[in-house]
Order: sequence, then structure tokens, then C-alpha cells
Amino acid sequence: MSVRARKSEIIKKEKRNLFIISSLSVFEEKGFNNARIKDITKKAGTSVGNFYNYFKSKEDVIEVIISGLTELMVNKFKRLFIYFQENRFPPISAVKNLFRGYAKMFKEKKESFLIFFEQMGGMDQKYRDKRNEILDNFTNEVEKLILRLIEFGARNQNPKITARIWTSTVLGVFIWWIRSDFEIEEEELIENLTEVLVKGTMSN
Amino acid sequence: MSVRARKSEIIKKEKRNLFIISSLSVFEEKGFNNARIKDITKKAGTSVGNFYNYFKSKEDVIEVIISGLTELMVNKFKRLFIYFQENRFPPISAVKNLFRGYAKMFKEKKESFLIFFEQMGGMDQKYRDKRNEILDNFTNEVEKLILRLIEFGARNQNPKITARIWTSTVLGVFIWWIRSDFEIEEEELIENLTEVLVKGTMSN
Amino acid sequence: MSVRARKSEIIKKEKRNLFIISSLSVFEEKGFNNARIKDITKKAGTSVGNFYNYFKSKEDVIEVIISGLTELMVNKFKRLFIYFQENRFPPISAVKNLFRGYAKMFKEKKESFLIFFEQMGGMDQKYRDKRNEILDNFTNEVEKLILRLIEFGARNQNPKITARIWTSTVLGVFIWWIRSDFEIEEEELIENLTEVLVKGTMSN
Amino acid sequence: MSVRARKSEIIKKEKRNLFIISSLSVFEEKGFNNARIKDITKKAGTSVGNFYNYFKSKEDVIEVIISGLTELMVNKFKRLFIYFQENRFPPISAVKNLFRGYAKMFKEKKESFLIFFEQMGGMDQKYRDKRNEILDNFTNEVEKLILRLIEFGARNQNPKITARIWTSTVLGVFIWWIRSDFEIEEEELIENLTEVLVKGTMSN
DNA sequence: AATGAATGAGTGTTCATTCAT
DNA sequence: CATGAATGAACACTCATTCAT
Repeated sequence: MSVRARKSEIIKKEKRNLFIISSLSVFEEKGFNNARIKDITKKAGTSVGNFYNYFKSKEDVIEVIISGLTELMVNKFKRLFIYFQENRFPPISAVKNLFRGYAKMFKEKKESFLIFFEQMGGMDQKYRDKRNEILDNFTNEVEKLILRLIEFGARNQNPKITARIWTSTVLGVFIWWIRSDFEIEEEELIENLTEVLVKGTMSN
Repeated sequence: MSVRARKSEIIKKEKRNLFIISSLSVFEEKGFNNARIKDITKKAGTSVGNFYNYFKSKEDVIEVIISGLTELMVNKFKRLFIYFQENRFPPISAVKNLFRGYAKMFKEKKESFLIFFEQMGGMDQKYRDKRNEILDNFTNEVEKLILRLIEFGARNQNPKITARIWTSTVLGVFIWWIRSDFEIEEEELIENLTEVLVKGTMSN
Repeated sequence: MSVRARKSEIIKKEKRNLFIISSLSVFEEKGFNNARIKDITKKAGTSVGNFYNYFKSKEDVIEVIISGLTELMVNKFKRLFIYFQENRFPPISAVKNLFRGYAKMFKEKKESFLIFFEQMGGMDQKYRDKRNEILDNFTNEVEKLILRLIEFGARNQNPKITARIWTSTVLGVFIWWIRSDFEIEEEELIENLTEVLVKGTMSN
Repeated sequence: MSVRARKSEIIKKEKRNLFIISSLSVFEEKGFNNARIKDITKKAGTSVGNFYNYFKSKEDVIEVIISGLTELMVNKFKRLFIYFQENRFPPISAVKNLFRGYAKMFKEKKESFLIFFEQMGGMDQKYRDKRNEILDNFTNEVEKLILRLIEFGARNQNPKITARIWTSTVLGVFIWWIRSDFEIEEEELIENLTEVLVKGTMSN
């Protein structure tokens, strides 16, 4: 590939990214179904037709966004969890570390998470299924964490239910945090969250 | 009002209700935006035009549904909570009773709750705001409960955060329960849920 | 079916027919690709949306028109040809009778034939193939006629070529006749056409 | 003009020609209306923008193609016909010679003729008119041939009708020959065609 | 001359809503 | 009240053409 072609390749990727960012912002504001291609391209400072030089369809963008989310929710969180498992910290501080990793991602990808949490269910059967699949997957990872806490001496309980409690809590609380524009101080949020979940799971 | 008029009044209300039930089912299946008036009326066994004898618009139905939900989430839960406050049970069993009341409602109004949780965010700015308002309202009630637990000897914590944890958990877990078609035995779910939340909140 | 339902059934069929007629006229005037749904519905005295109560798409109408043409070109002409075979007239007058039948159909379905001859090839691969299939089919029937003329004493020749000559001639001449708005007197046209084809095929 | 300028002139003409050839091929395959400039330039191994360095518009190419066709159908055929008139061969062999000239051209310009016959009618009012004008023009030439055959002793007939028969036949049969990829042996085709037309026109 | 991203007018189709019967 | 045909505004997507590089 020539220098020139490589340069244009980079510019194209940047443009594509700009469209994704504009889309996220418009989807966030109006919802996927009420977002107009014109809104997106206006925000991106270009024309309607040009959108279709980068994406096959309106669905195509949301699919790209969602596949990014899947990557995040499945792989990135999994990596954090592996790190959690490999370290021999006492539960509270280990979980705090894990949640700090979560918080970082929620902050970085706030629009994506808002879409996941608030809109994906209402888009279409297909996306609702996808969302539930991601949630289940995520909960499976959390379940391993719960099993580990049981090894650590947590009381007897149904790990599936407790895992679902953790998942709901983490998502619900962080989304609220995003929507409040990170009003509450991060460390305080994490501290409180960790204490409730870990103590709630461990104490007899 | 004559007997005849009263009778027709009742029939009218029943028809209206039939439309609401059909709408709920179609919204659940296809999502509000992809639900067609024709789908609803077909399910109700009547014609498109007739829908407009009972509702001003498609938005009108969802508004009726949502206002029912608001009533449920705000007033009904509030009544349950008052009952909780008035009784001097130890926290665990008091909260269990409260959650039994919740469970009953989630079972009875499962479609409404699915719409609230999965779709309302993706409908429109207006409904997202409404949803958040309901959530905040609900969380305010829960906060009073947390404050009460603190009176009962719970450790020092940010009651706003803990209340948000409770809200997220209750909604997330019960919605999962609905979607799983109530697979998990009710008493086990409530037991586990209560223990995690109450112990998580109380223990030092 | 009730009397009322049957009546509305009839009205619906008439409306559908009106759309087909309007479509034929607009396709004839502007060509399929440059015909606008709005042109068709305006001509039919109704609204754009209503078109879609009767047809799935723009392609759907042309498909209906073409399937009518296929019926005509294959079955109707076949029936005329069977009649030709069953009668023991001398060739000239038998063929004249056949052509009189053709002429009647060309007059009745002039718009359809114009579309077949002038536009179908330019629409799409699919329709070009369909057109050629119809033509081949028609030519196969004509070939039987030629074989029969050979039995009657026509000179030795390649019946496939001669059949193709007849087909081209009949279509080309009648389409010209349609386009000239039937300027030439029917009997003269048929007389001349028959003489050239029959004598051209028979004479040694 | 300098040597260099003349050279670049030639290159430019060649490029232009390449575009025409690519266009013909794409028009043949997809039809004028469904042919995309991108298809044409891809086939020509260049870029979309470059097309507009050689042609004003998409219509411009088809106009060039059609004007080539007009030249062919009017002037080239006319020259063949003059040659026919100037020679004192008996009709059959003179017409055969004429048709041999036709066949050569149909083989050389097959794509153009396919476009003329199959697509030009479906493009636009303007092109349909053009096509009919060319056909009429061609038929006028043929009519002179028929008049000459009448001088040679052909039976009394309407020369306009017979000319139209000849035109339809020649076009229809040769197009079929092209589409069949010249399956039938040329001399046999011409022999058969000539015999049917000449005998059909001459014999009493 | 060559490239291909950018432009935006134009089109088929959808669907909530209306209304004559 | 019930019906479903009629309405037309709205939108996703296309593609010939332009233009900066």
C-alpha cells in the first residue's frame, strides 16, 4: 500500500468513527427509532448520502455499536475478572479493584452503556435477545466470582440468584451514575457498592 | 344514568381493556415502535378504525399503560412500604414480607413491567424522562427504608447509593424472574434477595 | 360470504383493475423505470398509499401485467392454433383465420403488447429472460404450424428458422399496426401478411 | 498539432472507446436504467470521476451509442441497398448478398443491436421515438426494394406492409441469431430467410 | 488525467390516522 | 359502534454528478 493510500485509509477510519460517535449521540438523545440519518450526518458535518459510503444501513451502525459493547461486556470484563481470580487479595479489596475497572469503562463508554441499558430492549426482538444473551453471559462470569466467595467462606446460597443480584446492581448503579453525570464521587460509590454486595454475600 | 347506559358503559370499558391487553402483548413482542395498530386490533379481534373509538392515538395507549405503571410503582409500593414501617418485625422478615408483596405485583403485571424495564427507555425522550422520574420516586421511598435500617443499627453508609442498589436489584432480579417464566421458586428467590440486601446493608 | 362482503369484493377487484389500467398507461407513456407511483395513483384518482392496499410493490403490478401477457401469448394463442389444426381449410384461409384471432387480441390488449415488445427487454435481466421464454414458447407453437404446412406440400426448409420468421413478423407488424393507431385497414393487413408468409413458406 | 498532442489525442479516443465498450457490455447485462456508472468504470478499470472527463453524462454515452446505430441502420444499410440496386442479379441472389452484408454488421455490432432491439424502447419517450424513427427510415429503404421487386414481376401488394414485414423479420431473426450466439450456420439462415421473403413477395 | 469521497434531489414504501358506509 | 379503504406526510436509501486532492 502506498503512503497516500495508507493515509486515506486512516482518514476513512476516522470518518467512520465520527459517524459512530454522532450516531451514539443522536441515538442517546432521540432513541434509535426516532433518530434520523439526517440528524446523524448533520452532527457529523456531512451529507446524508455520504453516510452510506461508510455503512450499509442505519441498522449497520447500531450493529457496530452493539458488537463493540459485546466485546466490552464479554471480553474486557472477563479479563478484569481473570485478574481478580489471579490475585490473592481479601475479597473486599479485590472486588473494589474489579469495580474500579468497571467504573473506568462505564465512564469511557457511557453512551454505549446507556444504549445497552435503556434502548436495546426496545429496538427489536433481535436486539432484545442479543441484550439478554450478553447479560446472561456476563452473569455467568459473575457466578464464578460468587462461587469463589463461597470458597472464601460465604454463607450457603443460590449462586445463580446472587450473581443476578450483582449484575443488576452493577449495571443499574453505574447507569444511574452515568445519567447523574458522575455526580457522586467515584471512590465513595465503589466503596458503598462493594460493601453492600460483598458483605451481603459473605456474612452469615 | 339508565340501566342500559350503564351496561353499555361497562361493555365499553371491557373493550377498552381488551385493547390495552392486546397492546401490551404486541408491545412486548415487537416493541412499541414496531408494533402496528393492525397487530393490536387483529389480536383484539376487531378493525383498525375501531381502535380510534377508544383511544386518541397509539401514544394514548402507551400513556394509559404507563400511568397504570406509575400508580403501581408509586402508590402500591408506597402502601406496601407503609405497612412495612408500621410493623415492628425484625428487618429480615419485614423486608421479606415487602418483597412478597412486590413479587405478587410483578407476577400480576408482568407485561407492564417488561415494558417499563426493557422498552420505555427506547421509546422517546419523554418516556425516558418519565421512566427515570418513576425510578427516582421509587428510590426515594426505598431510601426511607434504608434510613430506617440505619436506625435499626445498620452501619454508616450513603443511603442514596444503597437505595439505588436496592432499586436496581429488585427491578433487575424480578424482571429476570419474569423473563425466565418464574422458573425459580418464589420463596427461594425472595429469601436470597432479602438476605443479600439486608445483610449487605446491616452488617458491619 | 354476505351480500355486502361480496359487493365490496367486486369493488376491490374493480379498483385493482383500475390500478392495472392506469399502470399500463403510465408505463406505456414513460417506461417502467420512469413511471412514478404518484403518476399511477393520480391517473387512478387516488392516493399513493392506497396503491399499496392493492399491490405489494411497483414490481408486483408489472408482474401481474406480464403474467396476463404470458397467459395470452401461451394459452390463448395455443387455443387459436388448435382451432387451426382441427379445421381442414386450405392453408391461406386457415392462416387468415388464425391471424384474425391474433389481430383481435392485439387490438384488445394493445398496451400490454407494447410493453411486451418495447419495454420488457429493458427492464431487468429477469424480465428479459421471461420475455425470451415467452417468445421461444410461442415460436414452438408456430413451428408445429410450419411442420403442418410442410405436410401440406411446402418446400423443404429449416422449420425453426421459418417459425422464427413468422413470430418476428407477426409481432413486429402488429406492434407497428398498434403504434400507427390501426391506420391500415385490418383485412388488408391480414391479407398481405398471410400471403407473404404462406406463399413464402409454401412455394417452390 | 505537435506529435505529442496528436499522440495524446489518440490515447484519449481509445479511452473514450473503452468506456463505450464497457457501457455496451453493462447496458446489455443490466439494462440502461439499472446500469451504474460504477459498473461501467469498474469494467473499464478506472474511477467514477474519470468517466466525466470523457462524457457529459450517462445519457451522453447512450446518445453516442445510438448515433452510431443510426449511422449503421441508415447509412450503412443504405449503401448496401444502393449496391443491390446497381447490380442486375436475379432477385434471390441479390437479396442474399444484401443479407450477407446485414449479417456481417449484426455480428460486428451485436451489443448495439441488442440494445436497439431490446432496450431502447424501455428507456424513455425520447429514445422510443428515436427508435421508431430509425425503424421507419429503414423501412422506407426496404420499401424501395419491394417496389423494385414489383417491377421485377412481384404480385400486386401493399408495399408499405410488405416492407414492414421484411424489416420485422430481418431484425427479429438476426437478434434471435445473436442471442443464440450464432448457433445456426450463417449461410443456412440467410438462404432460408431470403427464400421466405423473396418468394413470399414475388410468387403469385 | 485520475481518484473516490461528498453532495442532495429524488423515489418507493410505510403506517398512523381519518372517514364514508 | 364497526369496518377497512383512503390519505399523505415522513423516511431510508440510491446514485448521477461534482470537486478537492
